Amino acid sequence: MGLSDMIAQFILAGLEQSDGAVELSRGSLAERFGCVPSQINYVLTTRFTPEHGYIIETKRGGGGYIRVIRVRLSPRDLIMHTVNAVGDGIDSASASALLQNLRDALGERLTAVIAAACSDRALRGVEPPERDGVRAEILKQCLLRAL
Amino acid sequence: MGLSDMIAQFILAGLEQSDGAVELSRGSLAERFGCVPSQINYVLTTRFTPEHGYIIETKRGGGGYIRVIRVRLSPRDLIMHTVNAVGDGIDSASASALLQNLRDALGERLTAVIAAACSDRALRGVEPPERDGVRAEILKQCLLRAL
DNA sequence: TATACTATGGTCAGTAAAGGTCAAAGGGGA
DNA sequence: TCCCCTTTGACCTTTACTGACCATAGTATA
Repeated sequence: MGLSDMIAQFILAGLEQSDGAVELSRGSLAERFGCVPSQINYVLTTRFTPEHGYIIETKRGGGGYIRVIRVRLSPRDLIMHTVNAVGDGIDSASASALLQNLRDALGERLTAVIAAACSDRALRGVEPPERDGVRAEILKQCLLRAL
Repeated sequence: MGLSDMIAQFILAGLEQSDGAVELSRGSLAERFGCVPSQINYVLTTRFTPEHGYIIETKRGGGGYIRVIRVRLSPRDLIMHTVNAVGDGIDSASASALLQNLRDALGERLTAVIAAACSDRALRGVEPPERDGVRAEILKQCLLRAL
């Protein structure tokens, strides 16, 4: 497991303990993991995005902080919200992030199946220019049926 | 026995030892067999396909990997038979018919979702000439994940 | 009050480390 | 010989991590 994954786990653990919201110090966290501060930003922007179901609030300057907040909606709202968030096109990474966020609402098996339907592997017969558009359509149709 | 067969055997042996799922490093494997990395892709795409009953998961970048998963479970034969029946392309009507046969094995909701993923509606962004090929790929990937 | 210092966090481009794709060349069997 | 399966290598994409430089907020001081 890479550094980024360990940092992400640490944050996740904090969220678990504190009911969905933690406040971090970028500098201290970086020091704890022996990396440069910007590594923390990397972890946040790749693993704690709105698509993953998180909100980030920060403040600079003296006494600055980074707050990570996990968003929780009802299963139905979550699915509807996701359908609306998909838009006309979605890349592979964003689709999996969205789907992971729906895991509880959809169940393990359904999530895996929809992820498979949206995977680049399944869509390798579609040329890249149109691939994200097709993926978006498949994802939306699946989610609507799962509702 | 050719190089590809030896590599395939090596992977098979790993699957045997680890209960149906192995994680490989493309670079290391290639080095071990003294071939170019893309040779590994060749082996995977010719011998560990959905038709053979395998799922491939990969991650690029630092700490990347290739995971080979052998599908197992009880309704396996029925589903594998279907996967093989799909072939390189399948029209909308045939896909629905195939899915209806699997209704008991998959359950109502899953069947509906996979049908949605394979629908012309979901694939309206794919031009008819290629549509059946894309549908076949989606269907196979979904069925393997549904096992 | 205005200015300067200090303490934070943010951005972005660059580097390295994987894996992916595809077309062309090679080789063995019918 | 011809065809199909193998093998190779050049080029591409994605992910991880780092460091230099930037922006902002609080605090001390002239």
